[in-house]
Amino acid sequence: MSFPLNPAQAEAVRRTDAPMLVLAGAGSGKTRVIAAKIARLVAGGTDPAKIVAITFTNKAAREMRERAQGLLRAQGREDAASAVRIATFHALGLAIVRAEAKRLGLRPGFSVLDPQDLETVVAELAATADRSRARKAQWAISAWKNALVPPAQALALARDDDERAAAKAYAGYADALSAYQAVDFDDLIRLPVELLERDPAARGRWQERCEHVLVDEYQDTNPAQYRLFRALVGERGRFTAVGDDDQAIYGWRGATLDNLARLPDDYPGLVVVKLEQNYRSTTRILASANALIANNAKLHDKRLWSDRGHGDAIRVVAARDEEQEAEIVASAISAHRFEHRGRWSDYAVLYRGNHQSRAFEAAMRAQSIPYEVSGGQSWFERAEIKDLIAYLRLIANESDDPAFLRAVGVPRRGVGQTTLAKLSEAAAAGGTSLAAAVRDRAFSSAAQPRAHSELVAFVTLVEDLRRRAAKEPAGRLIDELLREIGYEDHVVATCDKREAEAKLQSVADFTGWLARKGETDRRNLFDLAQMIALVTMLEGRDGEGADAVRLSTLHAAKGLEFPHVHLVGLEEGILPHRESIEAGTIDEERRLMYVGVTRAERSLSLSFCRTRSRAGLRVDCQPSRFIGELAQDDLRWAGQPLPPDEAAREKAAGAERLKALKAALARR
DNA sequence: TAGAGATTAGTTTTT
DNA sequence: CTAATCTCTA
Repeated sequence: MSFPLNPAQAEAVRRTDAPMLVLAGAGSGKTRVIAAKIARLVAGGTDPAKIVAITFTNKAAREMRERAQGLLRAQGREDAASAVRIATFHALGLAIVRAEAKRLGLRPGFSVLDPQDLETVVAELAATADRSRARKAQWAISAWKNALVPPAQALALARDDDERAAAKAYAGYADALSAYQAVDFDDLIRLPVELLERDPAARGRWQERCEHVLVDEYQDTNPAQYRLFRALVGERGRFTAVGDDDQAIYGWRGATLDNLARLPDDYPGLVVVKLEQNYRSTTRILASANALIANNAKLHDKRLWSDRGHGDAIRVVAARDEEQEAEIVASAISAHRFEHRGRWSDYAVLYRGNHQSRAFEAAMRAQSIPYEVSGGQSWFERAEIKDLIAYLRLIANESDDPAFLRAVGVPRRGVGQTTLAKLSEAAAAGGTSLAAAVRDRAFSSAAQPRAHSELVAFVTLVEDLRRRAAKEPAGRLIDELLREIGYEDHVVATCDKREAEAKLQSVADFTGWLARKGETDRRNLFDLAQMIALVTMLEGRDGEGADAVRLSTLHAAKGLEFPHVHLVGLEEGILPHRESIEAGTIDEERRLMYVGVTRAERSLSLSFCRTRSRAGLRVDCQPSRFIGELAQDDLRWAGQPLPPDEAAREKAAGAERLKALKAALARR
């Protein structure tokens, strides 16, 4: 895109002296505007180190960095590109917590724990073995943290027994984190807010470094993020908030459109610019998107238009079940690509929930179509990588008991449940961490001399690596760690050949990544251990280079665009999701659909299933109400009704399965 | 203590 | 129907 900025875009870029809200419709070139504005600020004499651009995802941050880099290079300020701080909210929060660790009562090596690490902690505190209850409690605690509600006030806000249990666990949860010298994701926003709001000196320091703040996807900020933003921006209020209320899809995570609504009141000089020209989609796709979103109450009226021709009709396909749906979509993609001599990466399949990818992965494999699943498990989340990360965290932070418990069991070293239970007891009695209890000989087990000496060896190894971590390159330390614990032998011994190869490969990728990061960003092992938790979604699967069909959730697809989009599983209960129907938050589901529709550049296909198997049983489905809300004249129905004999057979098979299940239940 | 088999519960979205 | 836990034995 080298043509000039349109008048609205130019206006958004030009005004750098006032607080600004840019209402950027889908596909209206907002990344371009932000990058151009960064370049403009630099050209206008703003110190690049005092420009802060905040995104929600690592991917968005990287994309923005690349765009800004390109522009800065063109104006001969390549040096400025690396000085500008472009980060996610959480990465920025981490930077603040790191810099201010002492004032926040944290040691420099504190750990960042992801929700997975904390699930067991919450389960223990909530005194339940029931996973779904534990996760509910964890969920509630996270919601309170995002609303900046301290433990003492949570109980008053709890509305049911589950939430009351969570409120009781909340204080213990906070204590556990501080005992571990650890923070969770929510703390990365919450702690900076608390510090900046109570400590004028710290506030001044950070405001000094935030001469201009740009926020991407502003509509998805939650109350804590808004307060962090306000604290950084200060009275001066030099910022550019870019957002689109029609694309707010993170209400379930505490995001609130209040932040958008109140901006004119909080900053009376606010300049509002609307970007209404869409550079992405055909007018037919846009007409349907507009018709759909017209069903929502609107904060700001926008009229999206495009000059990209009206394009093909939107296809709607009714499939028998999810397998047939996947097969139809895969065949369609294959045929279309052949006919148009396109690339696989021109196609995307978008769905509501991660589990829906299964059928499509199977169909893609069956038809030898290369595909890439986004949002799914990146190598950071694989068990073997999490094992290594546990070692890193423990090396960086002796108090990280969850990391201790994970690392001590990999590879098996003759230390089992019984020994660890005794160790926990000793540590609790002495008020120390598990590692410290071993080191300080607070714990001894005459009955299990072998287990005990293994524990000591384990802790000694970790301490040795910790001593060296500040000076030596991270890559070398990891290699040594792997050798010391005999990791390769362990993998070979515990898995079959194929599996072992895959694991060793991903471990090699991981150590290679660490070594690279260590060199290019001059990160030592302590720094790396802290940032890893935030990077889980990024980097691992980076589809950019690969020519593959993209399978993605609607949430993960936001900000992306594809020539050809297949929106699948459009059924009542899925999109809109059942829970949203019950909670009465259909408009957010509609925005999710809107996001999906507006990802498409040239063609859009919609599909739904007449039946779907759930927990082994076949259930009937209704097409999503959202299909009926699109521009009906632009839809072309391609689904054939289910042949009667097949319908009957399906029904019989379903009844048979139900009977078998009931019989099995009766037997018990 | 550790691995292999049985049993059981479950389906939203993510930094 | 899967993917996790949980239980049992070597």
